[in-house]
Amino acid sequence: MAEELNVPMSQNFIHDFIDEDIAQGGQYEGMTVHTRFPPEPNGYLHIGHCKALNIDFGTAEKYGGMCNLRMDDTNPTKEDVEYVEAIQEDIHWLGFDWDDRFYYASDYFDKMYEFAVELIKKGLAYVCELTPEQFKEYRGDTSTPARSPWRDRPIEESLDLFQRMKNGEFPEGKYTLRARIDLTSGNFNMRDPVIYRINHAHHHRQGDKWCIYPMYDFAHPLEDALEGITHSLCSLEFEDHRPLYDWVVSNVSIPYHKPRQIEFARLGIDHTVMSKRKLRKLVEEGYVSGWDDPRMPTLCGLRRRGYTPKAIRNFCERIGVAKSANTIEYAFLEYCLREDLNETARRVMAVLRPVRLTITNYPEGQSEQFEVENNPNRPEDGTRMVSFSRDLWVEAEDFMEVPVPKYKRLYPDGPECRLKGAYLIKCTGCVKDADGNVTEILAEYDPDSKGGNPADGRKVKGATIHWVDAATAVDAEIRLYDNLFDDPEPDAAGKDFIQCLNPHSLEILPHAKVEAGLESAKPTERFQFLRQGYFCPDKDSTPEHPVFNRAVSLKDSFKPQ
RNA sequence: UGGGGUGUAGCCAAGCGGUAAGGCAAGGGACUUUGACUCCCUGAUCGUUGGUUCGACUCCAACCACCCCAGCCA
Repeated sequence: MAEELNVPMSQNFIHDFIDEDIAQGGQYEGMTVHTRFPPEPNGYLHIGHCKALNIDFGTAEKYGGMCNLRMDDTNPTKEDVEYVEAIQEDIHWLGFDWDDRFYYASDYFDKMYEFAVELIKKGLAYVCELTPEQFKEYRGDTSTPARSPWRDRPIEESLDLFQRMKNGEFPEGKYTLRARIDLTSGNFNMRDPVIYRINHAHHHRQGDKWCIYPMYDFAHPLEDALEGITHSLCSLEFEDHRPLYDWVVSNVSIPYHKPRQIEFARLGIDHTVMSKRKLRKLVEEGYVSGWDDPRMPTLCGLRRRGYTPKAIRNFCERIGVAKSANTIEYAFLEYCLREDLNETARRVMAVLRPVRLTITNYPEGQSEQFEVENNPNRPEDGTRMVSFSRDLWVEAEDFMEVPVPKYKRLYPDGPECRLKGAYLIKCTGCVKDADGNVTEILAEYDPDSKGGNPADGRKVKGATIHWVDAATAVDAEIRLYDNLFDDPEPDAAGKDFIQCLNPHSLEILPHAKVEAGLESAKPTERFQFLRQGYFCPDKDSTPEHPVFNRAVSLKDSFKPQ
């Protein structure tokens, strides 16, 4: 459920506008700031929505106001209940809460119908019977005004036709209801826009009650006004719609003053597919395992990959709110995650690409336990016991038969290294198979360095290495996820975006070795495999076959030279 | 060549006439039982050109670039 994340919102240009509104009084006199988050339930929420969520809920909170959650379900052919449930779950996961202010645009259909009738009666709307093709042709262009042969249809006639449209007497496309505004406007949204269309579709919530549905431009301002929204925050592409938004609220007898629409730039992240249409294609055509595939930028995908609500929220807050188009580097999202995980994730040893390490001077058959802290940054997280013996697993990359410059891990006659929490060792050589592959690393330990502390207090030149006792290690599968999408401009290359998907977005390491105990880790737990990155158990992990997904790798792995 | 927007370092982003905040990335250094973390140090004259002013990123003009809009989608 909603956890307390405490991510305060800093001042941005939207707040400047609101401050002005409050200072001027007028229609906002005595009002508390009221916003709304209005997703269309036709897909899952992705990180781009989180920016909007943060702005909508964050702004309301900053002003001690409220934010409604509203399903903008005015187009039945694209929407489904599966999505409304998933949307609510994801928002709660992020820690935002709408209390009892959960609404459906479709619940206002009766009222919207009445408002439409009112417009007709005022001579501000009329039933048009242009075919879609004619409609397009009559719309005009930048230098030609639109033509609308039906805009002077008698009010009584429009009233009658509109009612019959509602009654289902006509096929789709036969008639539309249009607002009578301005056929010469440079803003095409004002050239007598369609505000109601016939659609004989089953609505996920209203069933077959309606066969005419209001268009976004007519419905949205009414929804906002009806709910008492003071500030309707949306993305930049609706700037052109604002005049129409204002026209609707001011020409209808709505028992409320006008909500104000303010637009901001939507979020863009490099190498990340953010289009709902494309994400749906990936899911529906089976390119990913589902909306929650860890490679997806969806909230459920990020969650499964190991992202935390706090990291995502911090990210959304820090990128700022402005009107200029922006593309945030993915590295910034990862920074926000590392920051949170570094504080909260349990440290645990694991090797992703295991190679045997034998401590040749350690007695065969002997074993001992060492106490290791769970998180050096948080002593209160306690310690755990890890077993140690002559035969261990270490990371393949922690050994180089011929070291590159500045390499300070294991290599024959190399520097003394520390096995984290156990002993100091020196590499003495390795064993190779017929093909020349290293199958075993050999080393000798210093018995007087228990816990990794040399008796004489000497400095250790080599690095600290993570390891797992071969006798107690648990076999696990590690999945390394990379960005799903890798081409910033697929269309320019003349390729379908599917052809641009990063083929290396998923790498499975089936033979990893992890510390005993991790096989029962829960999907809500997050670990840092020392120097390997941050991991989270997958939802289909079992005690017999633990599976871990990587949230993000650590910043600096060793770079030779 | 219509309408609506935007242009400050590689990426975000403050600035609201008084002489360019901050974060990420990058590079250098210190520290370290994670080559992580942490800690230091390093970068811009503000799309261009004119103008107003003692003084402009901030005001004015022109120009340039990029984004959005011609669904009976949202």
